[in-house]
Amino acid sequence: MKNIKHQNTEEKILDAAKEVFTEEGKAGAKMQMIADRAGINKSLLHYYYRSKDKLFAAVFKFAFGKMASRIFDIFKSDDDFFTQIEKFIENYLSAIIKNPFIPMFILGELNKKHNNIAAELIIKSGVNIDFFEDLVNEQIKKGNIRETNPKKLIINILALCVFPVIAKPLIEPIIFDNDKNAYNEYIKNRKDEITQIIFSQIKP
Amino acid sequence: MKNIKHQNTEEKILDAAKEVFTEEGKAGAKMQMIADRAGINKSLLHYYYRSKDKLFAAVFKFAFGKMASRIFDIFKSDDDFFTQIEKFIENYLSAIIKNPFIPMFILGELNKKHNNIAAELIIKSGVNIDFFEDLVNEQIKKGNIRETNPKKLIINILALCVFPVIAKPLIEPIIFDNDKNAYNEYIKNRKDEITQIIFSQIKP
DNA sequence: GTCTATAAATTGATAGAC
DNA sequence: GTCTATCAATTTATAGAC
Repeated sequence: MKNIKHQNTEEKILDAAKEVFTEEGKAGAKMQMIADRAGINKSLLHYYYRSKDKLFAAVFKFAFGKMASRIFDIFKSDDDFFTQIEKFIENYLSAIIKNPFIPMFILGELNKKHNNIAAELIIKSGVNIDFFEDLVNEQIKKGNIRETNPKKLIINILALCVFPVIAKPLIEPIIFDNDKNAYNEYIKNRKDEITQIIFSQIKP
Repeated sequence: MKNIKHQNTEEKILDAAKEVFTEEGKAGAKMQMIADRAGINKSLLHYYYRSKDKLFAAVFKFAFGKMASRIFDIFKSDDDFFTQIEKFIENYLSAIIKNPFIPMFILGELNKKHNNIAAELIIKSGVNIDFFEDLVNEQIKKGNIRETNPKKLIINILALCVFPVIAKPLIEPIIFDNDKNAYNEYIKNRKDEITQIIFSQIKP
């Protein structure tokens, strides 16, 4: 339930900040925009979050958590490995499509020269892929999949999921001749396409 | 020859602007930073480029040209199609690695809500993939490659090339445990990996 | 908690001397 | 062409009334 009436001001601010920061980037986002979008006074931003940096940190932490935390949970299910992969692609892709600005926001801020805040939050997050690596190696040993580098595998999956969404402003005009429907149709079929590519890489 | 002494002030400014804009984004880049980096006075920026918007436009045009113009020229060579694909991946990948900030810069600016300048420049650029599409369809007809959607094919190639570079600040710490050498080694072998994946998709 | 008013610093841009 | 000085607007942040 997302569009429920906001309970308190702090929530209103955070929701507005999520929108503005992800749409405009840290430098492009202005405190006034966030206040306007939240329907409150600018001073209240500082009352709840002492500074723009702190508000940004809260938003970045949320955004990164949204895309990174627990995405590997699917690999702890009872499904066979191929079903797990398929479900992972499905879940991740739909998360990106539902929040198309978030991946761009995360990558954009992390690539800024002077943004230690974002980089520090990544380290603190403690996200790691150990479980996934163990799982893949186990599947190889069992003979379920071909010899496969787990690191390379996960990067390829993420690349094929993320790029078509963050590159939409390039793909829609150049590849699909500004045909919005053609792009949407392409994205709709993307899950099956990625699954097929990945399976062809790992199936014995 | 890149590190040759700058001839004139206009070039110095543009070179500095390229660096600062691509590293910090349009909103994060400040005219003072650019002046400092160029070793000149802030006023001179306005003397040569009337406004920040105009300077940004010049940089964006250059950056987009660097990554988009003539990248399809390789498909006009006499090589057989598989060699063309391999060379394309090699060229594109090395262009990205040599200019790792540029793809992020282009995508970042295009994804900003209120950046008409960048979006307009894309349209004006006139880049299109017609030639590549014709070529792929011809190869299918000849039976050289499997039934393949050219649009999907080119997006997959670009995704596999671009993502590992723009996601470096995420991949190096999380996937490679902050091992810089491991990441570099991964990138070094990337061309062969992508080529293999793409070939497995199109070879009969 | 929420607002108005205002400070303090930053920043894009211009005027004018040389 | 290049610089200094300065303006005008923006923007983060705080003080203080209610």
